[in-house]
Amino acid sequence: MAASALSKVESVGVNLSNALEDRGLRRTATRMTVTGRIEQLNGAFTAEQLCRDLPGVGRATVYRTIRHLVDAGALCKLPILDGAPMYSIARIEHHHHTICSSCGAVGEFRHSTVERVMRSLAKEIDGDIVGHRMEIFITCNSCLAESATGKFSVHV
Amino acid sequence: MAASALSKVESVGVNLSNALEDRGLRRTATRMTVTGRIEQLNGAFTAEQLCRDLPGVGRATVYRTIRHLVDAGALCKLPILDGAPMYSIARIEHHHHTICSSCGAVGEFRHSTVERVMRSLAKEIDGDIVGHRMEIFITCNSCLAESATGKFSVHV
DNA sequence: GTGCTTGCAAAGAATTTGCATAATT
DNA sequence: AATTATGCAAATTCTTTGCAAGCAC
Repeated sequence: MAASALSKVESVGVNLSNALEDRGLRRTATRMTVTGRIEQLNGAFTAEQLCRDLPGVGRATVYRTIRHLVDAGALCKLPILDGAPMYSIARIEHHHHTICSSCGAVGEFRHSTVERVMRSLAKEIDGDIVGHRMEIFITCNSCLAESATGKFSVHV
Repeated sequence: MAASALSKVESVGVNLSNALEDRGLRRTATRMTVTGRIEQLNGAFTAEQLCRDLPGVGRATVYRTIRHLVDAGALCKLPILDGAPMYSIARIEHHHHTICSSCGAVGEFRHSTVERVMRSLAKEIDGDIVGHRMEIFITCNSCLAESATGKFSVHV
C-alpha cells in the first residue's frame, strides 16, 4: 500500500479510563476492567463481544460504560446494516472506517481528498452541512487469502 | 444551489410492485397497499411509520414486504446511529444520502467526484474495495428556517 | 387445488431501566 | 456519610417466526 495522501491511523496513547474521569465519573475496578479490555482489543467490537470477554462484569455495566465512552468522544459507534453496532476507539478526531464484508474487521483511515470533496459539496447541497460519515467496504487481505464467504451486509 | 457536478435525484418512474413481481412474488392487495404507501411518501421512512400509516396491514407483512423490496434492490436500508433503520426508494443505482440532523429528512444525491475519490483510494487501501457508503448530515433549509433543535445523532 | 400470503401472537435479539446492594470519594 | 456504581432481573424496542386461515395463480 502506498503512503501518499492516505494516513493510516496509529495508536496515539488513548486512555479510556482518563476519558471517563474527565467526565467526572469514578475510577472503579469494573470500569478499569472494561476499558482495559477495549484497549487490548486491537479493533472494533460489539457490546455483546465485550460481555462475553468479561463474564465477571454485568451486561448493564458494559452497556453503560460504552455509552459513557461514546458520550465522551473516546469511542465511535458505527452502525452496521444488519445487527448490533460496533465500536472503535476514536484515536483521531475525524476519520472514516473500512469494514471487511467478510470478517467484519474494522480499520480507520483519513484521507485529505475526502475532506476536500466535502468542502466542495458544501456549496451545492441544500442546507448546512453539519457532518458526514463514510464507510468503505472491503475484503481484507486475510479474507482474500482464505477466500472466505461473506457474512456482513454491504450497501453498494 | 448550483447544478454543476451534483446531480439531484429525480423520480424515475420506480414501480415497487413490479419489483416484487419480478422476483416471482404474487401481486396481492396487501402488497399493493404497502408499496403504494411507500411511493406516495416522498422521502425516507421507518418500518414503524409504515405500520402506523397502514393499520389495516399486519406488522409482520410490513416487515416482510420491506425485506423483499430491499432484497430486490428497490429500497435501500440506511442505518441510523440511534434507532430503527430508515428506508428510501433506490431511484438510481448508486447514490448517497443527506440526512437532516434535525428533522431526519433524507435526500439522495450522486456526485462524480465522490466516485472518483473512491477510485483513487482503491490503490491505497489494503484489500479489495467492494463498496462504500456515505452520508452527509445537514440541517435542511426548512429546519434552518424554524431553527429547530436536533433530534438525530450525528457522527461528525 | 396447491402453494404462497397474511395476521396474530409468541419468540428473539439488543438494549435500557428499576432497585437493592456495594464501592468510591 | 453521601453519593455514585453495580448486577440482577424485568421492561422496552425492534424484528422475526410458527402456524392456521385466506388468497393468487
